[in-house]
Amino acid sequence: MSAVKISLVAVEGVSYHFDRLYGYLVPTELEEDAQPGARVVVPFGAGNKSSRGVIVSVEYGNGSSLKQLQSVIDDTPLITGELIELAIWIKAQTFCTLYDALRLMLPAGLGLQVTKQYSINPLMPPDAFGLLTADEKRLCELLSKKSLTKEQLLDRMGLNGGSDMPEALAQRGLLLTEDFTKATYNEATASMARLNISEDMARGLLSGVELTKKQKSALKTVIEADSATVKEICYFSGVTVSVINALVKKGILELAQLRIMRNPYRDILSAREEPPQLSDTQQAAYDNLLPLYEKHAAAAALIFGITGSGKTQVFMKLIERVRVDGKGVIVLVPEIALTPQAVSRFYARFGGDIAVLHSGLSVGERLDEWQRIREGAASIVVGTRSAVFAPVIDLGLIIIDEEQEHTYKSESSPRYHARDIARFRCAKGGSLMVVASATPSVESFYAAAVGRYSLVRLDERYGEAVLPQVITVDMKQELAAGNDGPVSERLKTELIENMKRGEQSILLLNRRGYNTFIYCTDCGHVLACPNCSISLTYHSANGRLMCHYCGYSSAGVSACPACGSRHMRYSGQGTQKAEQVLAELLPQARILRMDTDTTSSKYSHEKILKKFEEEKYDILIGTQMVAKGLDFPNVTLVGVLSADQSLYTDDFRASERTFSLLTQVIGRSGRGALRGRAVVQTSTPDNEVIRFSSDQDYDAFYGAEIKLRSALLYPPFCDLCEIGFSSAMENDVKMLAAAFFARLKEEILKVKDMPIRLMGPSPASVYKVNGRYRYRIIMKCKNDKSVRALISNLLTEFGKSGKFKKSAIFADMNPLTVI
DNA sequence: AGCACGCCGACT
DNA sequence: GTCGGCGTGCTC
Repeated sequence: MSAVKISLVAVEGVSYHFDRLYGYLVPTELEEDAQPGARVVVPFGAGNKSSRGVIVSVEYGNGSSLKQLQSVIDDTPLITGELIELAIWIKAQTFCTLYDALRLMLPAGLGLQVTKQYSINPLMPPDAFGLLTADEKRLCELLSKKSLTKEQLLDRMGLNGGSDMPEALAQRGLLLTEDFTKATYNEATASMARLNISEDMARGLLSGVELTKKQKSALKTVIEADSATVKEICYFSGVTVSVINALVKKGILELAQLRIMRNPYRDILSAREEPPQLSDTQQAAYDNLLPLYEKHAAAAALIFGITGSGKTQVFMKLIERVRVDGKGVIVLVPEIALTPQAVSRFYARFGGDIAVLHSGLSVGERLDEWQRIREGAASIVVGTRSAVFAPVIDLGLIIIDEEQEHTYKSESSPRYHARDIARFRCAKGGSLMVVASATPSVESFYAAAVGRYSLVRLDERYGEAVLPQVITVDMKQELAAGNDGPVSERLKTELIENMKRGEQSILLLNRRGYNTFIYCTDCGHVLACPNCSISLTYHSANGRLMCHYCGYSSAGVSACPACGSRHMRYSGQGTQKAEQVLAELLPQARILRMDTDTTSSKYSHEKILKKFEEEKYDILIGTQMVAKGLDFPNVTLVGVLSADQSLYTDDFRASERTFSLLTQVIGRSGRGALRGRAVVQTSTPDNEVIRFSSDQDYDAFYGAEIKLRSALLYPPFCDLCEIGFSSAMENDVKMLAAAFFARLKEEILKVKDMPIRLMGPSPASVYKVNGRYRYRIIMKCKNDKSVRALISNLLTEFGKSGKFKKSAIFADMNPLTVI
């Protein structure tokens, strides 16, 4: 018997514990297209459900017991061999399914939907029709003209989605089913809601009895807003989408899809910029990087460049050099919205050779960019985390800017870090990885210190700018002096001073909302989210209490829900409250607030910054987004309202994060010709992290931190693996975590000399989120093959055992934040 | 996550 | 005898 072609396929939708390659026979008519990297549709499982998959490899052999490929979607494979290899590595590293890893290599939104269509079975026995009910006869009549999907059928029959009549008839052999694959258009749009009736009629409904309380509340918001996105309406009226859907069904509202995406950087295409002359320091940095690139072997470098040192110019010169060889480049930035200036500069320098990849593009645009990269029409990719998978031809260089940013680590499966992916691709391709930051992650700086990365320092500010003068204010003394507000006397004085001079100020308060803590002064009851173990935050913009974890909201209360007392105390200050206090303190100041509540629609972020840049405002107050990457020469004062809050958490990275945030925001001050000041408010002025960031002294910070990490055994001196458990049943998750822990311990003891320390199992720092209870185990280990195999085997074991079917387990190697 | 297979009770 | 309950195990 001759050998037949067999494709080995990674199938979508399989759980981790039975994820492997499945072999499928390739029918002769598909033989040409069935190549590794092509997407396919295969029958899977006992029900032969049509499932998507990707061919990982092909072989020839005896495939008599195999099922057949249903169809091949791409006539040229979408995923190259290099990226297939990467996907296999990601599965091993992050404990995801192979298909989930492969999906990273495809542009988002390149979807495909498999739908079932029903048609009349022409071989239906002639007497069968007479036995049907009236409804069933009507259904067959509908199908006599053309085949329909279940949804279309039930809709035309006026039945609800729960009916299984089509399936039942198919089972009895009266109907045939056929699977259809069609491309999906999950075009990224914002759903806008507007009135479908006259405003007068709508107002009438508000006082009538036809609508429920929630529907009235949502309708009122729409009337007032004229038109708003569904998301905004939900925020302001405190309802969920279902209420809006109900109003749509009643014909009161209508929804319109508004395409919000565009590429705002294209406009700059015409304004090409000539490369500026590098400063001596920049040139020296370039001279250090060049030989690393030119040896065309895997290499890694850390550019440690203080804010304002002009790293970007060094990148661009290096990119120019790489292009001479006809090689490709990937530049990663933490968040496109935060770096519009940098992206514009890349466009200005390299024009149409740039492709931009980020979530703000429409599906069509993203596909176009992806196609241009694959064909080699664009050889320089600028993008966020997922751009590290771009199908760049002959990759020569990957740059990761602000490499310490947490956005480079995926928080959902596959839980990869872009830096690890970059390192893998560079190692395989013999290319150079450059990570850069003013406040590098401790891991990267350590890698440079021990020589795994080449260290390139850029520690001179470009131009004349000098470091700001930092004033630390002790908020304990401030309180003792009778000031319990968010703004100290000193900061107030400085703000007034700045306004007099016509200069601008930025204030950082890393907490959204108005009051962050509401409790009863009689019984001590704290208002908490019913779904999460998190206290509710009062938002003045909509007068509601909101949960920042799950989006739950309820109306503000004046009486305690526990004891009925009317002595509720609203305390804890967020950005909304600080904005109001400032307005009272400095009535003549023009204040702008920026946080996720004011930037919920795309690009409003840019609009806010533009407004501020044009100097229509004196003070910009906001959460950490005011600290990142922006360059306003007229800002000469930065205020940190509470430097402590990110410092005292139980995360071992708290110091690192705080140092980075404080250093960045302080660095916003005095970027132009004017000398800057920074006021840092803290109740622990002696804390060394606050001192180091006030001095903008990374080396001192690193020196102290690396000693701690070594003494307490934390990364980079070990790897940390978090194993998380969640379930809606509190008891289940407790048992599961304990059982897993016991098995883990047992397995570790079996192996000689496995250096592992286990911590836990313990409740997650936020115990309940979205109605699910969470536990965790932390392993200090070495991320090697045997440890990964151990974890993988246990995940499989517990997945199979069915005992904890309603609970979920995940493993996260080196998480940036521990749950 | 589905879906079939299989082993036990209630009912025709 | 047979229908259907859901525990168990498999998915090319």
